[in-house]
Amino acid sequence: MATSEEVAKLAGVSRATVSRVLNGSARTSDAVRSRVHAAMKALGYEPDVVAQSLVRQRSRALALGLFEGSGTGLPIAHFGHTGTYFYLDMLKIIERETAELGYDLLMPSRPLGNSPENYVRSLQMRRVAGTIMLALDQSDPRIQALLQANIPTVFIDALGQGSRAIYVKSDHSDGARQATEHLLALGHTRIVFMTGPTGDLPAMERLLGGQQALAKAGIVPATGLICHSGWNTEEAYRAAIDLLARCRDFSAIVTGSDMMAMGVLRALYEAGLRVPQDVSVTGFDDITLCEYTIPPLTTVRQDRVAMVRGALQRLIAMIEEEGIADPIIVPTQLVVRDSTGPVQRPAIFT
Amino acid sequence: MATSEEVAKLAGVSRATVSRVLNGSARTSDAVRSRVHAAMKALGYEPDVVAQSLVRQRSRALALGLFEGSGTGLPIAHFGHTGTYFYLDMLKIIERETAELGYDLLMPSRPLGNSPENYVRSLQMRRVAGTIMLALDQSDPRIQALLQANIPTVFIDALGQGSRAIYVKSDHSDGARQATEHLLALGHTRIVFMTGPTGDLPAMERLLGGQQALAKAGIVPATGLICHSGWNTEEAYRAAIDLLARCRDFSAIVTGSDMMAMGVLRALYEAGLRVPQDVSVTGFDDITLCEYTIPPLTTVRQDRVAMVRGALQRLIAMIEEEGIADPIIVPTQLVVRDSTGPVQRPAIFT
DNA sequence: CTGAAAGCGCTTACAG
DNA sequence: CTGAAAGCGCTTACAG
Repeated sequence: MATSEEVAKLAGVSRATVSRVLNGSARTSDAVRSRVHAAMKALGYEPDVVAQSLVRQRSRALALGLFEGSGTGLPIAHFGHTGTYFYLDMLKIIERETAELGYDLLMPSRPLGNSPENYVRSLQMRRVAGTIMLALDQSDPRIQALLQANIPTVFIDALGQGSRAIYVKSDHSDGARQATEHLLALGHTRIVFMTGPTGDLPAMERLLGGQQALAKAGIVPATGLICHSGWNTEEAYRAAIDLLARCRDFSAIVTGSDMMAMGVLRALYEAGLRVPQDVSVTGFDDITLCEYTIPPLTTVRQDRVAMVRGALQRLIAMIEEEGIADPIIVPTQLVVRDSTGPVQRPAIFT
Repeated sequence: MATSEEVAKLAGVSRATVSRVLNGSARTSDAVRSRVHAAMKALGYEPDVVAQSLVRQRSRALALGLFEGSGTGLPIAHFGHTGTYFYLDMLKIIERETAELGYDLLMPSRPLGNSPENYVRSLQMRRVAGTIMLALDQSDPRIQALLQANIPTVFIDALGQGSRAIYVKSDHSDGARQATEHLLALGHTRIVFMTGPTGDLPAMERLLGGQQALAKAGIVPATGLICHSGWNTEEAYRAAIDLLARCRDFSAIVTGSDMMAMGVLRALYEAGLRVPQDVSVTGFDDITLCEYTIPPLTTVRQDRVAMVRGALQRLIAMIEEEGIADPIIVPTQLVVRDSTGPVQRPAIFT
């Protein structure tokens, strides 16, 4: 593994010049430049990323964090729980786009003591250029710590703004509004809302969007038709079982996510209810699986690529100190498949 | 952000001593040690990870790679394609376990020129301590490059052994054997094998395991009953459609993965065939979703935690130069749910 | 047990 | 345009 010193020697120049050629930071004569390039190629030279990070006091890496109520703070720690398959899609895009921008993605090992301060310090000590937070729980104390720490940070699906922090999110409430209006147009009036944990921004906004659509249609939102669940399939399945035991006076269920909808679909199936003939169901996210559920799921698409690109653009701008821009609210769009249909009877169960 | 220099000054010792106390590398007097600790606490000192990596010529980070036939080499790049939800589970566990061991997880940005040599060099220049390769395509040239490069490497689900490389994998063929014998015990004899890309080790081994079980039962494996598909739901769905158009003389389908099974389930549903009354279906992996498919899926469980722990144990041993151990073959286990049942008629379709 | 010194591989003012 | 020198924040022989 050749060093810049060896390149310099071979090219007959100083290490400073090698560095300049490498970084194109300063004007160098054509002759010198090509000599250096030749030497680099001959030696198979590649700069030592660690040394660069040390002297520049900044690495070319972005830290990735995923917050969950659980507070483990471990990025992917909860992804197995089906609740977060959507964020997997996000992760995939984040990985691709950051690589394209020439940044590494770093998932730091958690330091001793899980305090927000320690979290921030560990990021600082790794000299990360910036941080991407796929945040769920709005009350996570690390959000505040990050805001104050002045590390360039972009939050996805959580609110957070500071001198070096901004957020990006989907237009959740509009998406839920679209789904609800779609059902209203099909004649549904008794609509259940199965919401994710309302401490999470997306859950709260989706719930509100749906309720507003109802209100706009002159329907008094019935609290009895709101039921709570975790984000994952398991909990939604159980919530649906409970719901069916408690009340059957509805013809549609708006769920907080596709994975939740899958649990609902299964509970309905077990109860002998047909979708959409007996009950219409909508999801949220539009994960790939939606096309293969039985029946294929009507849902709200989130534009993951736009979210990630927007987030990264904002983040890089903050890193490069080009100043802070506005938050980004990415539009959402209803995708109609086969899990929704016209209401058959005003109230099918009684 | 305090440096070791400031800690040294406050404690009235040299930086060398601070370093010794920090790393517990050498004997220090109790008095000095507690003075240094006090100073560190007072200053909120945390060592600069980058500087440590430079001087030690090694960082405390593990690179993560996921190979795919596509050759992009980007870790999570293909995860959105439903084929790899299983590896998401793996990723989650890897993240947790590496964090517990005090290692960061690094997904390096791809360097200019996608050659295997460049890939290896980029890992070297990042001074990663080791590399975890969630590898699918056995023919990926980077496997060879890694083998020669002498970077401690553990392959998961791909073969690779060298002076500093080893592999860990599930007992795929035994899992497929269990699934097939389960079907044989239920009276099935006309069994379709829908395999993933046979260039991938898991696909090949699973296919072979199933065929061997058949042979052992005295059934001549019919090549007409083998059909090929990609790992994901979409391709399996299409493969199943094709299969049904071509041949209906079977009573069970052994698929290469749970996500594939979901596509098959859907194709069967559309064709008006009931599972398991008309056709039995098995998956492989046992992802969480298996409990919520319609019907819940009989599958083969892979012990992800054992795989990851084993892989990490081997990797750390190579990093610490404790020598190389044997590969690990993790046992698999059949999980019977509702997608398999007794054959109704010897050959239900004719 | 502890300190002074050298060094990890780079970059960046400062001169020229 | 280019080089000599200092320095990023640590660790580790080498003495004592």
